[in-house]
Amino acid sequence: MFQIQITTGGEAPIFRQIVDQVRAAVASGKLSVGDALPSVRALAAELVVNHNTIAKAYAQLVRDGVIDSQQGRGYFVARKRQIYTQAECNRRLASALDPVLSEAVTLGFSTDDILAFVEKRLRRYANASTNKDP
Amino acid sequence: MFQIQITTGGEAPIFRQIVDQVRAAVASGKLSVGDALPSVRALAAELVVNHNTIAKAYAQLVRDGVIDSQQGRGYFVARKRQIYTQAECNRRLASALDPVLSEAVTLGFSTDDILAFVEKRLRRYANASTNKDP
DNA sequence: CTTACTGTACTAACTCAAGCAGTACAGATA
DNA sequence: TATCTGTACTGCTTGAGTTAGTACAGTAAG
Repeated sequence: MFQIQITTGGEAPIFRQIVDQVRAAVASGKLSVGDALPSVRALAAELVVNHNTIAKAYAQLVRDGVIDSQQGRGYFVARKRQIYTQAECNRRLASALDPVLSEAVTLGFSTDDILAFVEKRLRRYANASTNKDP
Repeated sequence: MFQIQITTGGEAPIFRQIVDQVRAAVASGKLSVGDALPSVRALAAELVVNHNTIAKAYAQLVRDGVIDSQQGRGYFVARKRQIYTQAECNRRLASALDPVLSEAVTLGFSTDDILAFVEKRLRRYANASTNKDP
């Protein structure tokens, strides 16, 4: 079962928490290509938020090519395809990564510490699409 | 000379751009321990923003132990010291890193791609405090 | 001592993103 | 036909981010 949890106040906005968690689920293989996501209204009721907020998060994921929408049927994990150019992908990754790396260094982590940390975190995605129940 | 550049509209908030750029400058050795930062009012004039916005960014950096404030004198790059517990540092790094890694995977990067990318980006911090004019 | 810089701390006002509430319409499915 | 689905509005409230202006205290140099 696919569970989403949100926290309100001080944290990241709700729609961003949803985007991040769906992305993580797809990246780690908890959700596979073709899997259905909770409907906009069902997830809104479950999380006790407005359905517009869910729709906003899903729309963002559609824009990024992570999921597809089918009018009247629901949202489904999309087949992986190239949405942005390689240069654009690099630019996006760099601009997201650089502030994190700067923070890590000023927090006292060495470059070796950081590399080891990233490697460890990446292990959760190592066997994506191979850890599903048949 | 230490330059800060900001962009308005759609991007990250101004005070966060300043925090990130100061952090990056300290992490990469462009700014060394004891170096003075631009004064609140001078930087505000240069960037054409309110001085409160600069003060907010500097206050954040003080909280994180990146810089020190000296009433009447200015802000200076702090001696590196442990502000948070190791567990707290790990927690911070993980929560900042995980969404970036998920996005990278869904963008199509393999784990090897990501590790190589991080390593390449980290090279800019490799020789911090060794690339200063004597 | 005076002047001019520095950090610091307020108040008041504005803009905009985020979220909620409600409604409405169109496609899909049983 | 009923009921699920996505989608698209409008109107409203709240809070973050920013600006403007003012004020006060510490520092340093003339």
